[in-house]
Amino acid sequence: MGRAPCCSKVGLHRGPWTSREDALLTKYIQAHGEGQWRSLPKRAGLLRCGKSCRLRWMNYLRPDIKRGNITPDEDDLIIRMHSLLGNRWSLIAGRLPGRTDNEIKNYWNTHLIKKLKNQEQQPEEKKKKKKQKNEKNKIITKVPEDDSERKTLVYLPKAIRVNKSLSYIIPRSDSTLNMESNSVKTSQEEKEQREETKEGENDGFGLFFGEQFHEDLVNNNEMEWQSGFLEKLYEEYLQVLKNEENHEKLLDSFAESLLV
DNA sequence: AAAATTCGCAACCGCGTGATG
DNA sequence: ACATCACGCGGTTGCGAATTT
Repeated sequence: MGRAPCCSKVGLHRGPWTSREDALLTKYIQAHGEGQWRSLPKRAGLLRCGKSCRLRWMNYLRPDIKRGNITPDEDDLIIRMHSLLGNRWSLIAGRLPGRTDNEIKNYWNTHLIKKLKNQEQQPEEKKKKKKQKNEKNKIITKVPEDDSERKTLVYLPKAIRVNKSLSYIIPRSDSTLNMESNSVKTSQEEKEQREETKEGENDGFGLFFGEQFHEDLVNNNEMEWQSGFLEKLYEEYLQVLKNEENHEKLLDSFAESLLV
């Protein structure tokens, strides 16, 4: 037996949202803020379940959402973040201002998988041609027998729910809705929260990133540190891969440092 | 021009987790 | 310690649009 549905489906609308429903939801949230999703539909006069309202707002109606036209930079960022974090779409979305986890997930499944497959095939074809050329010229190059099987080790951690405290370690770019909401923290509050954690226990972040980088996260504006963040992530990642003996252990710590 | 197929994306679903009583 | 609630996440589905046959 599965878990009972989040709400009674009887009499509730399903499927595509109408513009009237969108207007009701937007108006309500602008007046009262996000949250209380379960009771929101009734209070907003909507015949939808709370889950559906939340999804519609998060993925479509929020005022800061960018739609379409994923730039090459974003494209690259998604690929690189995915190689580090696996299918943690919300975490990846947090690095792309105005993008939602659903959009990134869809983009990955429809565009990037194909793109990466094509990229995989191209070197294979090149390799074949090179091999043919070498055979022709009777030049022997030493290639491991199972070279074609050898793959870059990519750590794909299990899907873990992202702790809210992450918002100050890797602040969500879209966390500053221009409306009253209890869930929106000021940068000062974020800083204070970070200080508390720092005093309490090692948050794990220092394991891979120096204090200077930590300061950069707090002081710089997001777009500035975003590229630096990725570069440093990648450097650290490569370092870990070099450390054959401990790489799994280190990667676990690394993943934890991002999530806790 | 019409039918068949593929694509892209919004929406749904089930489950894990933290909070609360 | 346990049950329940509420929320958020990732996987999957369904349908309209676009493309191909």
